[in-house]
Order: sequence, then C-alpha cells, then structure tokens
Amino acid sequence: MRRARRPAASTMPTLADVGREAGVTAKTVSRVLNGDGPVAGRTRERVLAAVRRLGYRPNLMARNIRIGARDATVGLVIPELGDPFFGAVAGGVEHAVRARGLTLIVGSSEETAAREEALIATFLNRRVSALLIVPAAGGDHRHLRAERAAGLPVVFLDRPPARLTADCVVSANREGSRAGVAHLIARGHRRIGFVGDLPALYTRRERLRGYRDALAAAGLPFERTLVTTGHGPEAAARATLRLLGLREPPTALFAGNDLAALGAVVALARAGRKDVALVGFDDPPLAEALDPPLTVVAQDPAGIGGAAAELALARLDGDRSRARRTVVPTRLIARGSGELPPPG
Amino acid sequence: MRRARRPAASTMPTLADVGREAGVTAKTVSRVLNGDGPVAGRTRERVLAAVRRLGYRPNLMARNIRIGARDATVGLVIPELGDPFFGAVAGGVEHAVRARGLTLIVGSSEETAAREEALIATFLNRRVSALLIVPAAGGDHRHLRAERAAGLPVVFLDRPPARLTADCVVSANREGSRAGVAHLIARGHRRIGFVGDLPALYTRRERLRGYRDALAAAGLPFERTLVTTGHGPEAAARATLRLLGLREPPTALFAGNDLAALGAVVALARAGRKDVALVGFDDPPLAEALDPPLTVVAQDPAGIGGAAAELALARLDGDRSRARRTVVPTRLIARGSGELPPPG
DNA sequence: GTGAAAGCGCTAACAT
DNA sequence: ATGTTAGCGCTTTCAC
Repeated sequence: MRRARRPAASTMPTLADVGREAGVTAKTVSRVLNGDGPVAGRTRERVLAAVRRLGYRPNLMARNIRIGARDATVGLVIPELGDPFFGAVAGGVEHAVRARGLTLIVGSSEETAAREEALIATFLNRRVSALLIVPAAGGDHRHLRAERAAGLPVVFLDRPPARLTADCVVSANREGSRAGVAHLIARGHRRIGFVGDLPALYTRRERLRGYRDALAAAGLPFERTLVTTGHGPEAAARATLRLLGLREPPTALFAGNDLAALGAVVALARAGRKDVALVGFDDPPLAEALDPPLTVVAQDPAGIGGAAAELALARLDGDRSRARRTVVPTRLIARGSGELPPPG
Repeated sequence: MRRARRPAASTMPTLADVGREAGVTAKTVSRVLNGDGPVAGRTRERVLAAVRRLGYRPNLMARNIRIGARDATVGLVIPELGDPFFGAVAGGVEHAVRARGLTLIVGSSEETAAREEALIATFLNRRVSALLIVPAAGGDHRHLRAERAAGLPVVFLDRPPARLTADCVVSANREGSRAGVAHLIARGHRRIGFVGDLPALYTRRERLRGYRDALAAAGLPFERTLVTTGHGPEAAARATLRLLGLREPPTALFAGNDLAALGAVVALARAGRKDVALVGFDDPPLAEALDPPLTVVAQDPAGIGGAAAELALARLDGDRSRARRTVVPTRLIARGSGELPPPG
C-alpha cells in the first residue's frame, strides 16, 4: 500500500517499469538514458519508445544518492528576493549557475540572522554543491568552517562574513562613495550632507568611510551633524528635511543607497528646493528621467552575483587557493543633479 | 574506494556513523532525530551529542527517496529573475512557499520557449512538489497535462498557458488599462497614444484591449496610427517621438509597461514637452519623484506571486476543484502626470 | 526501548 | 550486448 496523499509520487514510473515495458532490465534502460555501456540499436529504440509511452522521468534524487554526488544546485541566501537590487544580484547568480547546468535555489533571510541560519541549514541538508550568502547583520558564520574545510564552496556577497575567513564579493563601496562626494566637492560644495541607512549595515559604514575620505582629501572638516541615519525612503525624506533646516545647511547631499536617494529626491521636490545638489548610490531605472536627472554611483548587482557564482564554480573545479575578496567596481554616472554649484 | 572529486560528499557522516559513535543503530538515531518511536532519555542524549560531535546533517535526498515523497521544493520558471517586476513576483512566491516549509527553486527562461521547456524538465526530474510558470511566448504546454492529471499542481502566472487548461493568476490588465485611459479621457483628452510592447506578449494585447474599451466607452474612434509597438525604453522613446511628430499628434500617452513609461518620460523630457499627459502601467520606485510625478496603473507583482503560490499549495492540500483563473486587481495612482488637460 | 532486515530508485562492478 | 548483485542513506516493518 502506498500512501494516498502523494498520488503524483506513487504513480511515477521507475526504471524497472520502463524495463518491463521494453522487455529489458532496469540497468539497460539506465544505459540507454545515460549513454554509458553499449546498447544494441534495436534495444535502444524499444527502450526509448517505452520511456515516451510511460512518460518516464529519471528521479534525480535517487540518482544523486547512488552516485554519491552532491545535489546539482547552488543555494543562495539573500535578504529579500523582491528587492530590485538583490533581485538583480540573484539574476546574475542564476545566469552563471545555469550556464554550468546547475539549478538555483533561493531563500530570503529578511535581514534576520535566525532566518539566514535556518536557510543555510536547509540548503546544507539538501547537499547543495555551493552556498552563496548575503549575510544579515548580527550573524556568526563560524559554523561554516567545517563545511568549507570539507570542500564546500561558500561565497559571501555584497557584505563580508562575520568571524570567518571565506571568499567574498563586494562593491567598491568606499571608493565609489569617495568618487561621488569628490564629484560634489569639485563643483565647489563644502558642506555636504550624508543621507545614510542604519549603521549596522556594512555598506553604510563603508560608504560613510568613502565620504570621509573625500572630505579629508579636500581638506574639509567632518561634521557629525551632517550625517544622518535611517532606513527607507520616509526616514531619508525626514533626514533630508532636517539637514535643510540646520542653521548652516548643506548645499549638497550624498544619498547612501537607492531608497535614501528616493527619499531625498522626494523631500527636495516637496520643499521646492531645486538649488540643492544630489548624488545617489545605486542606479534605479527612472534615475535618468528625473528633473534634473539623478547623478549616481552605479553598482553592478548582476556583476556581483555573477562574480560570486563564478568564484564558487572555480572552487567546485578544484581551485584550492586561499580565500579571496573580489571588489566589483562602481561607476560614477554624471547626469545633472550633481552639477549644481553651491549658491553664492 | 570513494571518488576523489567530491570530497565534501564522501566525508559527510551518515546515520550509521552517528549510531556507531553513540553505540546504537542507525534506526535509533533516526528515531531521535525524527521523534517518532520511543527512545530512552539517556540514549537520546548520547545520540544528540554524537550528532553534534560529527556535525551530522540528514540527507534530504535519501530521506525523500525512501518515503516516496516528492521533493519539498516549488519550481518557478520566470523570464528574468533580475527584472524588477519578475523579481518581485518571485519574492511573493518565495514568501508563501517558505511559510509552508517548502524551498523555492528558480530558473530564467529569457522569454524563450526552449529554455522554458528545459527548466520545466529539470524541475520535473527533481520531483518538485509544485510548478509555477510565467510562460514565454510561443510555447506549448500540452505536455503538462499528464503531470496535472497525476496530481502535480501547475499554476501559470502573469500570462495564461498555451493549449492547456490549468490554474492561472494574472493582473487585471484589461480593466487596469481601461481605467488608466479613462482617466485621461476624463481630463478631456480625445487623442491618446498607446506606447506598447511587442504584440506577441499577452499583457500587451490585453492592455491594448483595455485601451480600446475606454475609447469605445467614450465614443472615441480607434486609430491605428496612435498605436505603437516596440520592446524596451529606447524603442518606446522612438515611438513616443514618432507619435508627437504626427500631423495630428496625441495630447496624451498611455504607456503599456514600466519600460515603455521610462522611454516615454525620457523622450518627453528631451523634447521639452511638458504639455503631454502620461499614464503608465506598473509602478517603478522613482515614479513619485518624477516631475510631474507619474500617474500609473500599479500592479501587485508580489501579490501575483503570492496568489499563485497559495493556489498551488491549496492544490497540494487536496483541492481538486476545476482549474480557475485568479485576477489580481490593479490600482490607479493619480500623481499628476495624467492630470494635464489637453491644450486649447 | 532497540535492533535487523528489507527496500525506495537508481547505478557501479562484476558477471555472462 | 545484456543481466545480476550489491549498496548509496535513509525509513518501514517486524522482531525482540
């Protein structure tokens, strides 16, 4: 008796079923389908006919079990698949992985270390061939040491691992940010506001470093009052208004990510302030359609995903060199919003 | 001798290894881990200790094989994971699926029927528990009849299946489009251009129908010269310029998707035409930051993904009612770009 | 409360 | 050129 809840599973024909239908053994069918041992032309035909007749589909799980291989999948843990940035990262991973005949399995951690750990555990139990992780803040990846030692490729994306040495692919956050702020300084701005995300995020910290680098390089003072903190466009909009309300307000703003830029643009528009220069990090689709068009430090999310996947695939091919950090360049796209000189 | 190419696989401890370490049988370990049969408290402790010591991870593939269950995964075939719209759809699927303890596996068809078929075959071979498909144009889904008959939940998203009756979740394309165009007509526009994608796409055809519905309801004539065709923002920009160059140009535009809207906005800005009203389909992040803010017919991509996943899960729970079509509502968000009255 | 044997669907290693 | 046997890691069945 087979259980009733899984009709699709119990109805599926097996190799033996096909063999019976074709008048041969399961092994012969296996040979035909995997093209190893020799098979007579006529047998081959009969087998293929039986396969079609029964709608046979090889069971990959059973196959993997037998040949002792890991599952032909790559696991990706990402904060949120629906986020445009991370969606693009996932797309980059998917292309690289599929080109290699592997399948992508994804889960969203929702920026939670607990969910991230649960997803990683699930993926490891599935025996994925490689693991790609955009780590949530507050996590601890020491438990992956053993897996790495056992030869499982583990690559971190967008943010470095915590308490673990492992491969890692990140944007040129600091340098990109520096270039964006330098762009504003070159237009004569001396008071530049930083509209940033929460300090727990690696990217915010790096981009703030780049901001300070640019100020330092120009001999400008760093002022804490010009640095704001907040997650999401509404927080960024409020932060922008607060900056504009300072006794000595900034004449230009640098937005630390796409949502911060959105908040800043909206706040400036609502306040009717066309005299404030703005440079954003990340290049959302409508940036060029804004008025003025938004100058940005563009990242390459698909590039990050692709590079991470390639690195994992190289490890899978036996690359045993020590853990390396790949930095994906950013690109300053001057469109107009950063060209504004300071008033006066 | 185990093969050398898969060190991670061959090193992994098995149930038997854990049993040996704890001085019990594999079966007892299995009992502890799955909590079925009775186990003595002390044995249990010893087993759990051994599990931790060896870093044991249950092999899900082997488990599934034995219990004859399908894999605890849902397969999703999507045109492009990196596309913001489809990324959001995938995010909606992922949330619903994860809440159920299932794992998402995704592949990009790149709008190609061949790739789509290959992905479907891979997923079926993996014995996914359900199949979600955004069908590429030009495909044929008759081959899925058998799978559906065998009880496999198959749900189509965003577009209906070809030559197959199956569950399907789509946006209210026609009605949304009608509402968007009616919005323009209500502002007095009588010549409205349609900036659309390629006719092979189901969504373009439906939205064009909605456009015609709105015209007909207002007693306005349908003019073929006002309807354009082209994929991507550049094509849309060219189409927009062509419409504006007509002897009797439209006073308003309706853009059939996000990229068409982007192209139209950019073209209007470049041409310095602030006098042309515009309504778009889809609600990209910066739409509200445009000048004027973009009026749109917003879709709910995550809602589409979620609804499709829920439908599949209900089927998995035994819902055997006949195939149904779920229509996810759209929402007209009036922001300004559609408020412009026709000149004169 | 625990173990031994059998078997899920498949393939490696040897027959024949 | 094909079949037999054994076994992958796990769970079911039945014995103790």
